[in-house]
Amino acid sequence: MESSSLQHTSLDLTLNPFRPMKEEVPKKELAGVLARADDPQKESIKEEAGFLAEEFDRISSENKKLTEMLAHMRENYNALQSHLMDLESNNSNKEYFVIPRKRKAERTDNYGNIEYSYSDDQESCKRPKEISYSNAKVSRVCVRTDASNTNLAVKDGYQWRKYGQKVTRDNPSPRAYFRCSFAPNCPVKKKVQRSVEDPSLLIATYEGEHNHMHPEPRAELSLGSSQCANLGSVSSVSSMRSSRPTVTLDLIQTGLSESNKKPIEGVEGSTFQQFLLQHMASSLTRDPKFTAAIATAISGRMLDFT
DNA sequence: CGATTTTGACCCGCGC
DNA sequence: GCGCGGGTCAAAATCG
Repeated sequence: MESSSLQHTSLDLTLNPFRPMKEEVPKKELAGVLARADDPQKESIKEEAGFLAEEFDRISSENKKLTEMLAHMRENYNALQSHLMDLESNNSNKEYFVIPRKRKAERTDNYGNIEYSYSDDQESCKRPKEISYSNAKVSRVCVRTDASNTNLAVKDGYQWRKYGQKVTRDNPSPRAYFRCSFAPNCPVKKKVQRSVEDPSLLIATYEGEHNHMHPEPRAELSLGSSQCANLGSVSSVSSMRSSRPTVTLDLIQTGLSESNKKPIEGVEGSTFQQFLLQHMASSLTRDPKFTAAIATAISGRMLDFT
């Protein structure tokens, strides 16, 4: 278990959210402002100081709330990590999604989810240009996204190259075909298509295993297995549920607080939902663009304040 | 200019 | 054998 990669739940910003602001610069500045305000000719400065003090209190309480939220998230993370360890130990001897490929055996269930019931017939896989799927792992990940967004990209940290798109008979939305382009000989393929029932749900089907390390190790699903650097980790996530291997991640950009309210669908057990939520949160904090945006927003507020 | 996406054509398995 | 449908190829277009 690569637990270290999961420990980064704090925001790695240049602005330290835990800095005791009341004790440092703001207090000195306020003292200076108030001293100057003793001058009867500077009533406006006094008013301004009062306003600033009020604003400072407000920001401080906001900061306190955020700190409490982070502490709460850490607690949840620890609980989920131990839960995950239990699951890992229980499932360590099981092999998931080792499915010989036979296309016609694929069908959809009532929820638009694909149910794999491949046979052992490997004779059907004779196309010379195709990869051998005899040992290919197949997993499926459902990602919630904006229904109006026509982009079929599912960001999982790997680098994908689209090589085809097709409208299938039982689904009006097109299915996109991707190949892993990070390593030249990587056999992994990915199919992405919107769910028939829920257009806001993207269903990504992965085939095969990566023959290289994860391009962004810090962004992967670190689930502690020996395969955490490849697609097997995704399979493991999916396979934690006994009957239907579905993981749904809520990636609608309504903020983490919103995700907390309605975080994940299709996964049994609130602790597991929280685990995925935690992972998403930690992935976001590792994203340089995300942290830069947060830093910009916070520093903007700080500049307004000074 | 190299990498990626788009998209029509083609290939191949399967059912009839 | 033929047609259908899913999957792939590859040239052209687009992007950064």
